[in-house]
Amino acid sequence: MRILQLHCDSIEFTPVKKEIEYAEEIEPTAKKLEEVVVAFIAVEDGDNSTVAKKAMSEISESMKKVGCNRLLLYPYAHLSSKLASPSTAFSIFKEMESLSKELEVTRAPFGWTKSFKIHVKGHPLAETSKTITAGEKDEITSDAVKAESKIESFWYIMSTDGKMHKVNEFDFANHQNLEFLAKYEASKKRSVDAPPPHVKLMKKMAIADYEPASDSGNMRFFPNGRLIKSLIERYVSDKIMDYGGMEVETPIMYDSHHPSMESYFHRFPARQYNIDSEGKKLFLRFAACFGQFLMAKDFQLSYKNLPLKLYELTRYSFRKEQSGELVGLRRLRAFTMPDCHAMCKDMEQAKEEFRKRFDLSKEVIKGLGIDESDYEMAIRFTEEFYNENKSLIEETVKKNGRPVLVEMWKERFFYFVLKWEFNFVDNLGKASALSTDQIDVENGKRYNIEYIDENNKPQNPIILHNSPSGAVERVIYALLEKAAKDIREGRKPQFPLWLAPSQVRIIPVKPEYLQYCEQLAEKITGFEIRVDVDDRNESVGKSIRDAETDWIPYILVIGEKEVSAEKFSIRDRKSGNVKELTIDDLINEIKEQTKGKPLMKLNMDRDISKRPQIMV
RNA sequence: GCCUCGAUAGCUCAGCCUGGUAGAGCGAACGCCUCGUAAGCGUUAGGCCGCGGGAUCGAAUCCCGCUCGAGGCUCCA
Repeated sequence: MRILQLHCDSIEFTPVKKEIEYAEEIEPTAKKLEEVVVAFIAVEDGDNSTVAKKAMSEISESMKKVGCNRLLLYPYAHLSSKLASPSTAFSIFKEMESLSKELEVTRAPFGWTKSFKIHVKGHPLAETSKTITAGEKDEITSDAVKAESKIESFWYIMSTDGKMHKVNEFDFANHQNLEFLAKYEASKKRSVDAPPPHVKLMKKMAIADYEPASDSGNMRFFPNGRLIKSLIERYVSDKIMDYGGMEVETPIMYDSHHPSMESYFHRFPARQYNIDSEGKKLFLRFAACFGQFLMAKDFQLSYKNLPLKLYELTRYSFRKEQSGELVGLRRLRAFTMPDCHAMCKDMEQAKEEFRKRFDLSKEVIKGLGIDESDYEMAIRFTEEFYNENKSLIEETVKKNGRPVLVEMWKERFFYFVLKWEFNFVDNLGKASALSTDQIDVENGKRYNIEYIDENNKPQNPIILHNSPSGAVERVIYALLEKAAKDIREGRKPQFPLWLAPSQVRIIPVKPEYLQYCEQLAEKITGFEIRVDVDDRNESVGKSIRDAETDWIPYILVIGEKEVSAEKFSIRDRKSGNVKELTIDDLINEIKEQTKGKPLMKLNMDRDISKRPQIMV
């Protein structure tokens, strides 16, 4: 049971509306009490009569100290995240009400939304909180949970000239998505009434689906989805390796009782999957940090080796997000995360690296087909870091080219002093982070990562945590949400050409041209272009339609004319035109548009009659 | 955790209010058509109406419970 106890001059509350089935039957009239102790109470799972008695005796004892005899029991759910069932809670409230003979006890109605006006006295004992359990072991609340509730954020918008504006004074006229982001982050307004449109598309395009036999948020990827994922993974990995990242692979599960993990969890409790195995308490990683830090600890490092960049594509990272937060590909419990850490010798080097990685992230996001207008940047830092590094922050915001949402903390609570993200804003105005980088001043020590400096002294590095793309699944979500927007606004949806599961479809007018189509497909395949053939004996109209609904970028219809001529009529999805090109022109055009992007083979049979129908 | 909604053919859904032989489109199989840039035609197969109970002569339909799923909310306590 959680109790927040306030000694008040007065409280006035009004039941507004019944909120749950168990709401008690009362006349919803306002009630005012003066000179009263108000106990806001959340009854938790496992609470019983003993707890009720204990709570009442503790409350009455403390009321004696402040010399007050009037008590209001006020049901208040927000104090706990593991509430008892309403029926249990209600009966415990009634029990508590009846327990005390000396006190004048009033109870606020249970199950109602209530408005209230409260005036709390200012003396030292006026405000206290208690956690009461049936006995045995009291719940261990980590420092982090306590601290997190105290953390206070100050929100601003920084314009590209480095000026900070209060959020409510900023003119969002040309920055609607930034306004969405600011509202989403700074306020608690997150309610929408429809599922995001990418969910339907991810099924319809046979990319991914829920797997009921697994846990929620663990998706299955069909051939199309697997291909798109592979391409994105390859692209991001290549970019990070160009930047200097060394790719490694580390375990997906770790011992919760390893000292570094214990220290980490104590400070940053997370929702992780736990597995008991042979007496060990293992957990599934929610980031690549663990494996990479433990690896870096075992390296012998000199300052000459820094910055040291380790990279891993985690397939998967696991986070046991609350079931209600999981939606399509936006937020998953198992996700694929490119994660690149850089161990830097000091803040100067960290800042230099930070700049490079910002540029890398911008480039990667662009390469993935996400435009500047699709995302908004947020940057977060401690006040101290801001005062000492104004120019770095202002320069970064300037590079972004558009105003940025700022969150500033008075004190450092997290392990980082600076963090930024690009937030994709979807069709419902919901924001989710893609690229991100952080400057971490704490984990070098926690994981005993050391390098030897110029003076032969061991030092802990500053660590940057960068994902240039964000979770790969989330990138697909962003692309699908963009496609949904195109559909809504009357444009043809499409994937970037390099990600299209099939880039070219060849359709014979009659079966007698099928063999020619196959030869042509063979030739195009030789240039590492994904091409397939509609070998079904369907009408041309039907085949075109099916190719269009598959978002195929180029459609070739082959008949008598083509078999004997050089030029082909090619339906180009992007321009919407049918144009006359030779096959070499087409190949050149595709190669030009997919330059610098990874190449992969078709992930389904070339003949579409051989493919299973994926009906989901 | 809590709330809401949902579960009928492989898929999307109708039927439920007002109880009386299980419906459509797509997809699949088979056949006809041999076709020039977004759906050619026909035939056939395919159902424990999520599970369990109740009331009823009779339940996909009404009542109760459960399971699973989706979405939303951490608002409610």
